[in-house]
Amino acid sequence: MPGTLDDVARAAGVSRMTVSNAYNRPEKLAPATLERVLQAARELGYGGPSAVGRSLRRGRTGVLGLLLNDALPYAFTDPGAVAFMRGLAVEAAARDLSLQLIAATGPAAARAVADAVVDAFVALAPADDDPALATVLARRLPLVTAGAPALPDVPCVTIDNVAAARRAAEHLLALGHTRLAVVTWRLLPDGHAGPAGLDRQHGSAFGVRRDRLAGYRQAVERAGLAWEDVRVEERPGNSREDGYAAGDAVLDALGARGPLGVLASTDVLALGVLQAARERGARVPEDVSVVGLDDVPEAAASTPALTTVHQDLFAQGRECARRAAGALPGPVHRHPSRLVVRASTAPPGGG
Amino acid sequence: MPGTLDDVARAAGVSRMTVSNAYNRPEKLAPATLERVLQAARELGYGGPSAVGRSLRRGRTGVLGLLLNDALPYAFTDPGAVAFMRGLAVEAAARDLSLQLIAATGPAAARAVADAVVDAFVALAPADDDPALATVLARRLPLVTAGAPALPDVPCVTIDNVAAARRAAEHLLALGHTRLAVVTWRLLPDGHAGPAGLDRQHGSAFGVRRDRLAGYRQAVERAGLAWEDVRVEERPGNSREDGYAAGDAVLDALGARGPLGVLASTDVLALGVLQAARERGARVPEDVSVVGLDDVPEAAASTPALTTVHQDLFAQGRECARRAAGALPGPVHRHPSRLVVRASTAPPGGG
DNA sequence: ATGAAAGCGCTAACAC
DNA sequence: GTGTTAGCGCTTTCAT
Repeated sequence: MPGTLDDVARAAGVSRMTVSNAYNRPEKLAPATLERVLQAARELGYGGPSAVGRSLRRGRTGVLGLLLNDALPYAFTDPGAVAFMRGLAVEAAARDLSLQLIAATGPAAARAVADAVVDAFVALAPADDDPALATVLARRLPLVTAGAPALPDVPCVTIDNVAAARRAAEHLLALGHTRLAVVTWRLLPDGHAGPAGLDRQHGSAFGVRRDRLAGYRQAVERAGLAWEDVRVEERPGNSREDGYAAGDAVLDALGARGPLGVLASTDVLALGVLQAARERGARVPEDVSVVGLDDVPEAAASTPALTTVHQDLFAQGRECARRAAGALPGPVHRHPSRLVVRASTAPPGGG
Repeated sequence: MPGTLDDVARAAGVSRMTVSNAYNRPEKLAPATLERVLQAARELGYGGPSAVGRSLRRGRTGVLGLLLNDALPYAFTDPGAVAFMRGLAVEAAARDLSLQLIAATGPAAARAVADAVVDAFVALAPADDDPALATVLARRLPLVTAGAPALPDVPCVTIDNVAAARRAAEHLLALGHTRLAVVTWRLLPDGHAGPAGLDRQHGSAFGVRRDRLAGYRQAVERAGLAWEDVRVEERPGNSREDGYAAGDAVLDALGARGPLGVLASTDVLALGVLQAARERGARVPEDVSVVGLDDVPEAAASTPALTTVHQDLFAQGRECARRAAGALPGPVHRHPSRLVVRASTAPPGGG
């Protein structure tokens, strides 16, 4: 411990305030005094005013907090999350803020959120009932959510996930697909991997995923098909591996009986499905058509290139940071999304 | 502002300590008291103990700080940095730490570093003379650097960049290349784009890049060639675009006169060079051989797949976090690196 | 140009 | 179980 302002003050024979000023407003000090103070600090090994003391006194921290709905490393695995954080980073940098990543899930989350020394929070795709949000609100800190409106009266930046998913499904239906399967990421936090019934679909607290399922369902039912006939394959994570496993399961169950259309609720899962299809020798898009959602950079570069619904997560990150840092209220802002047809979809059988 | 412990204490007719305990050790309170306190808090809209007050009192923050040597958004652009941060995140999560990203460059950097409320710092590829490091040391906080030993007695996790670069160059030389060019990222912070002379090469404060140039040079001279004949093309950033522009410049100057070997000091730059070559119709590897350094995930997926020198930035991130969080001293730890031959290199002319 | 007073909000240690 | 004491390290305001 390098000591305190008082220690330096004593050693330099000045008041604590003078030492404080030496660091904060050196030009206000007589050059001789300044030098004496700095000299004393050097001799004591004093490292400058404590950051926490300063924050306490000033009432601000210069930090923007990002609440992650997953383990910390996941944020760096998901290209969508990376794009979003890059957007946050741009606006944080413009305001000289640092960016703090906080796991808002797991046993230590409550403490981490309660103890986070930040000026404002952005929550990325929180669950509806995420207790971290209540904590943030109780702390009276600005909060913006991204992905889905979790709480009334909390500003939210997102797309219309229902419409985006509907658009994906409509694309497959318009191509003539009637045999469909859905691949989705964790609906309930119980690690389930396998088909998800209506109970899970409706019971999910994850707004984004629930909305996407709802969108798929709308399109399916409007086309006169039965939602119950659509297998909804759930995996606990959003990784290529999860997508691969889900694709395998779906193709095991349905692939042999003719062309299949797969609705993957994220591009990352879709990329895994593509790989599963490829490795078992199914032709994409002739035997298996796959449509993703998000349009992450990898989607355009995959083989075949992934048909998907585009959203701009970078722009959403920027807006979240701007609104959180400015404590700008305002309602849900839905960014646009649009279908991007590439090579992973075609009429059933390639016809 | 939601008020303080004292406000709640007054309202509940108890002492401040009791309110504190209601939040920190509820089991130690008589249920009736607890309820009365919580009720008072609710009525006052008290949001729980202040995070800053707590940090001040406790003397710890639960945060690991990452010092970035660039603007904040860059960290999310560079796949190497992302892998490194993922490693940090794994170990941070294991210790219930949050991860704070701090721009240690630019006008506001000094304040940001001095005011960062963290328990320890990791600095990613800092410049030798980075003033942020001195600040950290003055604050007596644990510090680990990654990428290059910047300061004596500061633990450092890295690879032997000289050896790694030498290996890349030796590969090209062994294939028979005698016409070589180097593409490197910012050597001096002046935005220069173009050929870099020996002055810039030696004057660079960026250890990683200087070491890599030194490694290339060693191999070249050991092969009996003159380093002066090797064009060193510098770009201010480490992006595909920078690599593209550098590749273009190099090919403009040297490409027409026969097969060329390009030493790109990062994979990201190499990927840009590959694209530049492709777009001007040069055949890779026949007309232009390209070798990168880092082995980011994209390197294996490019067309043609990139020959490069592998290092495990994820593992280095983990070790940095472990050592910073544990305040583990110890000297420079050099992780291994190894040449990975893929399809972007061949003997000159493809022979 | 320098200093004194007055907290910012909290908790460890120890009484009661 | 609950309260008292004694700070954690700093800066704003106002005086001198």
